[in-house]
This record gives sequence, structure tokens and C-alpha cells, in this order.
Amino acid sequence: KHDPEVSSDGIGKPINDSPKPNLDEAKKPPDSKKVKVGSASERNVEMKGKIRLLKKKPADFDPNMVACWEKGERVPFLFLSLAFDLISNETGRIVITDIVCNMLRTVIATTPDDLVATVYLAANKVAPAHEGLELGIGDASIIKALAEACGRTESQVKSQYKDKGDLGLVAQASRSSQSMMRKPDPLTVIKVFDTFRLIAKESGKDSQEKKKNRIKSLLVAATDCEPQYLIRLLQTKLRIGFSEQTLLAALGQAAVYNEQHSKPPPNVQSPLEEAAKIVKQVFSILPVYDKIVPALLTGGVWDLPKSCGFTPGVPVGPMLAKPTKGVAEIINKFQDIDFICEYKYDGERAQIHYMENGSVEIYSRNAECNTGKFPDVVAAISRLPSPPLHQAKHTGQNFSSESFLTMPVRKKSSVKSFVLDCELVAYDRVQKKILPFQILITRARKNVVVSEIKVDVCIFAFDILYLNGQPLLHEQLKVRKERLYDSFEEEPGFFQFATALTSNDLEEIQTFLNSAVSSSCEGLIIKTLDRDATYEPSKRSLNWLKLKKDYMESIGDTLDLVPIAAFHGRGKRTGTGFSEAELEERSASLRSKVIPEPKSYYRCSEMMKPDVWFETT
DNA sequence: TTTGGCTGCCC
DNA sequence: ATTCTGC
DNA sequence: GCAGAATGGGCAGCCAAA
Repeated sequence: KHDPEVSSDGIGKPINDSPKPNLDEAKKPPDSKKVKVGSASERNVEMKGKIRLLKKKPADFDPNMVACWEKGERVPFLFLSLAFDLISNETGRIVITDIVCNMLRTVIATTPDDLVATVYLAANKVAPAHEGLELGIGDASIIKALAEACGRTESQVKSQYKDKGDLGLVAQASRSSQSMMRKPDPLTVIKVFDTFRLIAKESGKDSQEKKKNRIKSLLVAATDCEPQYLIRLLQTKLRIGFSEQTLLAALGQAAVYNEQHSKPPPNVQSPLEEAAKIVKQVFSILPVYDKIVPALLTGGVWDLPKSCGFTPGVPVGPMLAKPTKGVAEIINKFQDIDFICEYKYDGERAQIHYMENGSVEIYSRNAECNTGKFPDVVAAISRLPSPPLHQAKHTGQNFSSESFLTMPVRKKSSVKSFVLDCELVAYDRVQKKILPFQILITRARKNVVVSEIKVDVCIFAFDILYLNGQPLLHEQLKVRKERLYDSFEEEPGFFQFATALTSNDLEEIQTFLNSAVSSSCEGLIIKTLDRDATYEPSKRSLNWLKLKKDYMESIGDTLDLVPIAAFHGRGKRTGTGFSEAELEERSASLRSKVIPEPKSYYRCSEMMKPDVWFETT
């Protein structure tokens, strides 16, 4: 099993020491038990010829069309790379979804055991977000590995990167110069995925060296377009116009074509669209491919919501809010609909899971596990149900002392499990004041010990997604709010409900917004109560609107100023409050006001040497 | 033991 | 987090 | 309006070099 191809120059055009690609190979009957004939490079040529077939409409596609490996054989990484390459030449989402759908069907038809790894690579992830497994590899490490693998200096690689603008292309252009006695075995999807996970798990002394060597070993074995996509996967920047949402849709559609037993429910108009929707929804509630993919293979799409439902301890995608420009717009959008306005606290989103066995997990907005970052919050939450308030007050517990453990979040005794949607906000318990976000992010982040905490936080709860074994996602916000208020007692400075107002009066809301801002909040979040008011995980729904103070006028932090001088350059433009258009307009209007010297009455530091002076306007 | 580059994650 | 873009 | 890509500020944690 050797490979005749020892030297090869590179990219693009097929490498041809093997003049006659054996196209008949594909027509061999599938029952052929013979040891496979032909070298790896012959198979690669065949694969490159056939990959285009992935673009066929899924209805006309046969999952055995493209596969040039035996059933049960590991899926070649080249297959996935070629599919990526095919996608990179497309712009339409429908075509891309078809390609991915057919790609997945091919894997299902040949080596379903590889489907999970294929899906993870396609999603460009090594594990579910809440497991906290990260590659720990960035451009700098990749450049090092690349330089070593190709026998170049880092600066050579860097300048080529600057030139081409893409490290993947750099890898593509520079074949490994490592002299090999024998070409390594072809890469497989499983091999690449497993190596990625090993890279992620490496830590401690010499870990960087080990990671680098693993990257090099992959690069050495990579052919054709494999280097490019290996590198882009390591960068977590596939940039081919394909990402998770499209993958989920394709997964759903692939499952429809793969259905052997169950049929879509009779009321379904468009099974493909419906399947895509189901998989997306299910993933937003249980973002774990290791669960979804096997369930899809054994039970099909239509039963997926049954087999993969909300699971305590696994974070649900947080519902997001759409930006709006002012109170008027809100009144307009929600006329005749009941809605609630809440303070938008300037802290960190937290989804707090309290399990029946008493354990607690805290997840960030991006589903990262933050349990180890907020042991103080865990301590508060994990207190067993405390006695009713009036009793607690007289049991000698010291509610004002330093010991946070005596400051429980009061749960009603009937509360056995829940998931809360909250904002954790830096809080000064002495001054009884909310502290800015900048203070919050100075908190230590890993393995935090309660006694060493320097920045306290107050939990501001605004929603409840699960209570006593019951998911509440499908309940209207009005119901969820009732559950929330009924299940907990506030404890100022430790656990509070987000300040809220239910009103449809413009003046009243404007006043409320002002009070939010003067209470150190960013603005308001507006949510419908009864209508379309279910919790929609991961969605930036129209039913949650944010109204940030940035958009407001006259909140007291504006100044009237006259520009007298300026510097050229391309400074940061985001966060200035000006749009590109506004900046351009301002720049244009000032250009005509340029004067050669500062007016005599201008006062300016000696250190300050502006590029241009303006006359005042 | 200290420093600084690098990475990931909050917004 | 925001902004831009193609569909 | 959605999905994807690209962008910014600023911090802690990790690791390797100084």
C-alpha cells in the first residue's frame, strides 16, 4: 500500500503521476469484497471528478454517487475539504444547503459512524460550547507550525499572509517540505477531528510545542485543498458563506431523504423546510450534536423533538432582543398588544440551572460554563429552600454581615428545580449601588474561591424557563413572570427581579427609560406579554426589543462643542456614536473650514500637534 | 520569578 | 457588542 | 429579515521566554 507520488509541486491542477484515473472503479458492484485497488492518489482524482455531483438537487442525488470509499471505511478528509471548496464557489444559501445535505447523505450511506465527527468539523467545533473545550490555537501558533512544516521562516509566512490575506491559502501554496520516507496515510474526517480534540485537551508545560507538532503532522499528511481547510478550521474562520444555521438545515433535509420508516406528519406542507425548522429548534434547546445526530439516525426528524428535549444542566440558547431607536417606535410596533418594559442592566447574561439534586450550573450568553466563575452565585442559589421570610428574620441569621452564605436566595419551599434567565451585575453592597460593566469584568474567571472575591454581584432575574421539572419555554411571558415572582423572594443586593413597568403610555415609558439610565442601566428591554410571547431560544425576536440610551437625546451626558483642529487617520469608528455616513459628512463639511494657522485665541497644549486647524463654525 | 505574547470571551 | 452584505 | 463575515475595546488566564 504505497504511494507512487513522492514529489509534487502543489495546488490547483491535479497532480498526475497517475495518468489514467480509473473511472471504472466507481461502477464496481458494491458487493465487491476485494481489497481496494488503486492508489490513494487515483482515488483522489476520482473524488475530485465526482464531487461536483453534490450540487445536484437532493431529489436527483443518490448518496452512492460520490462515495469512492467502501461502506464502513473511514470518510476521507479530502471529501469534506472538496465539499468546502465547492461551497466556497457558491453564494446562494439554497445551493449551499443542497451541497451540505448531499454531503451528509453520502456519509450516512457509507459510514454513519463518522457522521458526528463530520458534523462537528462542518460546524467548526470540537465540543458543545458548555463543555468549555477550546483549541487554544490562534494565528500566531498556526504561523509557527506552518513555517516549520514548510521549512520557512515565520516572517516569510507572515508576509505571505499579509499578501494573500488568508492563512489557508498560504498553507495551500506551500507544500510541506518535510522529507518523508513514505507519504503518511490519507487524512480521514475522524483522524482530523480526533486530533483537534487532542490539541484542545493539551495543557501545561510544553503544551504549545505539542499542539504545534500535532498541527504539523496533519499538514504533512494533507493534499490538494486539505491544507487550506485544515488551517481555516484551526482558525475557526471557514469563511465560505457556510455556518451553523445552514448546517442544521442541511442536517434536517438529509434526514428527510434518509427516512426509512416514518413519514412526515400529514399536515406538513413542505417536509424539507419543516425538517430544517425542527433541527434548528431542537439544537437551540439542546445544542449537543452527540445527542442530536444519533437521535436523527435512529428515530428520524419527526420524532426528534421527543428524543431531544430541554435538559436541565444543558444551556438553552438565550433569547435576544432587536435594537430600536426610540419609545415612539415601540409604541408603534406594539400598539394594541400588552407589553412589559424592563431595565436593561449593564452586566453579564447568566442562565442559572438549579437541578433537583441541588447542583447548580451557570452559563453565559454564549453557552460557556461560568459555574466556576461565580461560586458566590452558586452558593446563593444552592441554598436549600429557606424557611418563610418572617421566620428567617428571627432565626438569628445575620443578613447584613460579610458572610454571603447566610444570604440565601429565597426560594419558596415548593421549588425543587429551575432555570433562570438573569443579568449578573457588579454591585457595591455598602453603597447599595450598581457598578459599571468595566468593574464586573475584572473579576477572576476560573476556579474562583468565594473568600477571595473582590467584586460582588447582584443577580437580576427577569425570566424563568423551567420550574419543578416543567419546561416553561412554551408558556407566554405573562405566565413565566408569574411563576418567577411566585417562586422567589427578593433580597436586595443579592437577588432582585429586573425592575419592570407595564404601560403603553409614551410619556410614562420615556420617564421609565430615564430612570433606568439614571440607575446605571443601559436602557430598556421591551417584551410582549401575551402575544407571541413564548421563549424563543437563540432568536433575536421582534418580541424582545432593546432601547439603549445610546439612541437617546438629552440624557445629560451630551456636550456642545466646536471642532477647532483634527488629526488624520483611520481611528476606531465603532462606538463613537457616528455612522460611517455621518463621519463622512462631517469630514466633508470640515474640509472647507481648514485654515493654515490656529487662531490667536486658540489654546492648545504644546504636546498637541494637530494635522489641521479649523475656523470655528 | 517576572514579563509579555497569545488566546478566548465578555460586551 | 455593531456593521455590512447577499440572498 | 436572515445568516454569515468582519470589526472594536478590554479584560483574565495561560504559557514560554527573559
